[in-house]
Amino acid sequence: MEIPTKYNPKEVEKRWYAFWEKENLFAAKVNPKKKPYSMVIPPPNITGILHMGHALNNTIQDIYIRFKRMQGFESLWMPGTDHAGIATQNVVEKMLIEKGKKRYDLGRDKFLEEVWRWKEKYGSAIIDQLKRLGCSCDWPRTRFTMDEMFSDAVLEVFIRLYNEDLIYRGDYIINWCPRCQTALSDEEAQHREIDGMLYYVKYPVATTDDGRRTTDDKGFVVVATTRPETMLGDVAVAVNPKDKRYKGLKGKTLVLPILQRELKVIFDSKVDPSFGTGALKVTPAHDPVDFELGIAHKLEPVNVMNNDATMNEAAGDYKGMDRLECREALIEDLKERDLFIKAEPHKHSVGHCYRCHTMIEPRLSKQWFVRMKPLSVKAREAVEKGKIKFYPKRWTKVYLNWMSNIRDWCISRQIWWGHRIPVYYCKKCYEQTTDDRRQTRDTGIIVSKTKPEKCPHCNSTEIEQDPDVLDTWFSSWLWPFATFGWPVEKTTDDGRRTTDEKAKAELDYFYPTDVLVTAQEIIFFWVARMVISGLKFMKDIPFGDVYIHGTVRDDTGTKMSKSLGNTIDPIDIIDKFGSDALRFSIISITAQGQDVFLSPQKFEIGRNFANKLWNASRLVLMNLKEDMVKKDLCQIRLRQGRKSQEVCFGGQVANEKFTLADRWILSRFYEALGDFTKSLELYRINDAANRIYEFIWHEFCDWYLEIAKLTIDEPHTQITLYKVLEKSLRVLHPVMPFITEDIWQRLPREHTTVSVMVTKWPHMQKEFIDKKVDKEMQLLIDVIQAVRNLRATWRIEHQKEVDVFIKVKNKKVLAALNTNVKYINKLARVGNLDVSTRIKKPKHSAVSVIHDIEIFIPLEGIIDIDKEKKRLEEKVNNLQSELKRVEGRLKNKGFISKAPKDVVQKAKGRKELVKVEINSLKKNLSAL
RNA sequence: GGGCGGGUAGUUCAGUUGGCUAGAACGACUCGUUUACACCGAGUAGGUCACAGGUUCGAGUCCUGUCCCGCCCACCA
Repeated sequence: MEIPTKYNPKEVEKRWYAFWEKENLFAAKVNPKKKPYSMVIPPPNITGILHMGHALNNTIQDIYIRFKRMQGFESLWMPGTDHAGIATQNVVEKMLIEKGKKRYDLGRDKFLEEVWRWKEKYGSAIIDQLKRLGCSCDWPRTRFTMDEMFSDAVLEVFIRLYNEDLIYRGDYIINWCPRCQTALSDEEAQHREIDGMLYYVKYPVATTDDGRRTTDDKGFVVVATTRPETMLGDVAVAVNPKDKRYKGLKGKTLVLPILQRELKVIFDSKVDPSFGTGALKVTPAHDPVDFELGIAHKLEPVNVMNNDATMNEAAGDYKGMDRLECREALIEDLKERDLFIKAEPHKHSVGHCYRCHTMIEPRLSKQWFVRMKPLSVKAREAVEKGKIKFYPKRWTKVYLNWMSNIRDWCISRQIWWGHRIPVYYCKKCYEQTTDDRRQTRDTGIIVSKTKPEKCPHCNSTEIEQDPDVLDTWFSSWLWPFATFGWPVEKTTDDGRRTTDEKAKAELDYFYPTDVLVTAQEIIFFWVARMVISGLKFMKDIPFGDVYIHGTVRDDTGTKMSKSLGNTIDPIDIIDKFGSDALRFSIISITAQGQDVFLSPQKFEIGRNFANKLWNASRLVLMNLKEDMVKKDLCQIRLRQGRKSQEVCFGGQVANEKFTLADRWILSRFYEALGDFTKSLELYRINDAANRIYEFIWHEFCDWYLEIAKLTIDEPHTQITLYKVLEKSLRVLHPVMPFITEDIWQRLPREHTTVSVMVTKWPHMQKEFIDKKVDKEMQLLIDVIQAVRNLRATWRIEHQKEVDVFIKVKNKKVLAALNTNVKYINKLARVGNLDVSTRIKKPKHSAVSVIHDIEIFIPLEGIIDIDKEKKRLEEKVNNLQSELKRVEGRLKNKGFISKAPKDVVQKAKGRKELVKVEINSLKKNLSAL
C-alpha cells in the first residue's frame, strides 16, 4: 500500500476538510430514527481572530460532536458569530478616524452601512480559522445575531418582556464609559484595584442665627472622598445616627465649599462610622450608594458631568475641564481657602470598561432595564434541582450565588451598531421627565417591531424611535433557540398567525441542546442569561450540561491577551505543526477546569505523536496483504479459557493461532477504549487523550509492533494489526481528525463508508479484556526489560547476543516464558535462553531478580572480565577520591558559610550521588 | 469583606470515591542509526507530595490551623 514517508499536515488538512464539506458530512437534520445530540458554538465576536482560548474551546466541542456523531447520534453543531456592538463600532470608528472622519460626520445610516461593509469583509475571518482547526460545524446554518431572522427574535423578546412589565425605563446610576460614551451593564464593568487617594475636605457649618447665612470658620465637618470632583454635585452630608461625634449637627446645615450650596445633614445607618471621618458627602448623580440615600431622603440629584466625563454647567467655573483635571484644580482651590486637610494613599477597586479599559464613571442616566429577580427564580431552581449540571461542579456555587444576588440588567447602549430598541415616542404625548423614576408606559410610548404611522392616543404622526441600541448580550442570550428560527409563531403584516413548521420541528428535535462548552469568564454574561431566557421563552432549559474549561495563559501565568502581546497564534501553530498537533497538545495538557499554561514548545507533544502514528501506520500499511485483511473483521472467533465464547472477531483463522501478543494488544485496546469513552463522558478530556496516546505509543508501537515484525506475514498478525490500527484510528479521530482520516482512507476496505468520521464508534467487547493475558504479557515485558537493563549496566555491546539463564519457581511462569522464548530472544537480543526451575548461577554472571524470578547472564566471552574488573576498580577509586574531596569541602565551615547556597546544595547532592554510584559499582564488582 | 482554585521530580503539570512501590512530558545523563519513526529506540538518575497537628490498619488524597501564589464577586465614600 502506498504511503508517503513524511507526514504533510497542510496538504492532508486541506484535502480532507474539503472532502468532508463536499460530502456534506457535517450537516444534521431532523431524523426520527436517530437520537439528537446538539451543541451551539459560543458565538465568537466578529472583530476577533482565533486565539488559543477559542482553539481550546472549539477543539473540545469538536471532539464531542465527532464522538457523538460516531456513536450514532444526529449530531448538530450550530455555528455563528455575534455582532459585538461596542467592539465592532470601536474598530470601524478607528478605521474612519484614520481616514480623518468621525462617525457623526457620516450620520447614523451611512455609518451603519460602513459597519456592514466591514462585517462582510472581515467578519468571517474567524469562521475560516475554525475550519482550519477542523471544526465540524453545520456551516450552512451559520447564524449572525444581526440576521433578519435573529433580529426578529430579539425584538419579539423585548416586546414580550415589556408587555409583562419585565422591561422598564428609568433614571438610575449606571456604569458609564466616557470613551465609548455609552452605558454598560454591571458585568461589563471590570473591577480592578488601583492606588488612589483619599482626600479629606472641610465642609463648614452654616449658621443662621441672625437670619443671614454666614460661614463659621471654626465649625466644620470633615468628609473623606476618593473622587473630590464629584463634590460639585453634592446635595447633603450623611452621618450614622449612632455616631456620637456628629450629634450636634442635628437641624444644622453645611455649606458646600466653592459653590456655596447649602447642604442638609442627613442621618442614615448605611454610613459606616469607621470609614474615613464617618461623614459621607452625598452625590446622588454620581454614586450608587448616594443615589439610594438620595431617594430615601428625597434629595434632588445634581449631575455635574457631560457624556465624555468633562464637567458641565453645574460645575461652575470648572465647566469644560476633564474630570481628573478638575480634581487637581479643585484641590488647589480648596487649599487656597484652607478647606483642604490632607490626601492619603488609599487602595480601592474601580470599574473599567471591558472593551477599552477606560475608568468607568458611575453616573445617573435614563436607561432601559430588565427586571431580573422574577426571571431568575426558575433559572436558579433548574440548577439547584440538577436539571443543569456544571462540570467541574464547583461552578454551581458561583452561578447560584450570582443568581441569588441578581440585579437589574441595563440593556440600552448609546451606540449605533446593534438592534435598535423597538420603542417609539409620540412627541406630543411623551413628556420628557427626569425626575419621574417610574415607568411612563402609558404616556406616549409605543413598543413595536415596526414604526407606527401615528400615535394610537392622539393620532399625531410626530413619532421618533429611541436612538439607543440593545446590549449585544441581549441577543446572544437567545442563541440556543433563536438560531433555529424562534419564534415559531409569527404574525404576518396583515395580522394572520402563521407557524414556521421547519423551525418548530427543529426546535422540538434539537432543543434543549446537550452541552455548553465555555470559559469561566462568560458564566454571567452568557451562560446564566441563556438559562433565564430558555426557561422564559422555551419553557425549558437550554442545555443539560455546562462544561467550563480553564483560561489559557502563557507560561508565566498571565492571561493571554492581544494587548499584552503574549499570545501564541493558533494559526501559526497549525502552519508549523499541524491542526491535529495543536488539538492533541492543547487537550492533553488541559486538566478538567484547570487553567492552561502554554508555550510554543508544548505543541511538540502533538506533533511528535502525529509523527509516531504516521510511521507506525506506514509500517502496518507497507506490510498488510489486502486479501488477508479485507474481510469482515467480525468473523474471527477467539476462545476464552474454558468457555468457548462466540467472540465477534474472526474469519478463517483458528483461535489457537492467535498468540499471547495478539490477545494482549486486543485486551489492551478494549481496555483503552473503555477508559477513553468513560473519560469523555465525564468531561475528563485530557485523561481520554492521554489514554489513547499511551495505548498507541507505549503499547501498540513499543511492544506489539516490535513483536509483530517477527510474524508479519502470518494471518493472525495481519488481522490483529489491521483490526487494532483501524479501530484505534476511529477512537483517535475526534481528537485528531485529519491524520486519522488520511491513514484510514489508505487502509484496504470493502465497505462503502466514505469517511472515518461517519464510521461507527467501536463497540465495546469486554470478552477481549483478559487480565490473565495482561499479566502473562507483563511478565514477559518485565523479563525483557530486566535483560536490557543488565545489558546496559554491563555495557554489553548493542549488537552482541548474550546467553540468558532464567530460574523460576512457578511452573506456570515456566510455561509462559517457554512458549514465548522467541520474543525474548528478539527484543532483548538473546542467543540461547534457558528457562528452568533448576538453574544454577553461572560463574561471572550478571544477576537480576524480579518477582521470584532470577535472571543470569554469563559474562565470560561477552565482555573482557579482567578489563571490566580493572575499569570498575579504577572508577571506584576515582569516585572514592572525589567523595573525599567533596566531604572535605562540606566539612569546611568557610565553604558552607561563604559559598552561594546553590553551590553548597550541589555539593551535597553530588556527595549522595557518588555514594550511591560507588555502592552499585561495588555490587557489580562482586559479581565478577 | 465574601467565595474559589493552586502549592507534588530541575521545569510544566497528572494523580476521580483514602489502597501508591507517587506518574507523564520536557530537560539532564549513558548507550544506540537492527529498513516505521532521531519529531526515534533502549536504559539511568531526580520527590520528607508547602508547613504543623488530627482521623484511619493505611493520607498526596479526608478534617483543623498556618504560610505563600493566582482568580472571581462586593455600594472599601
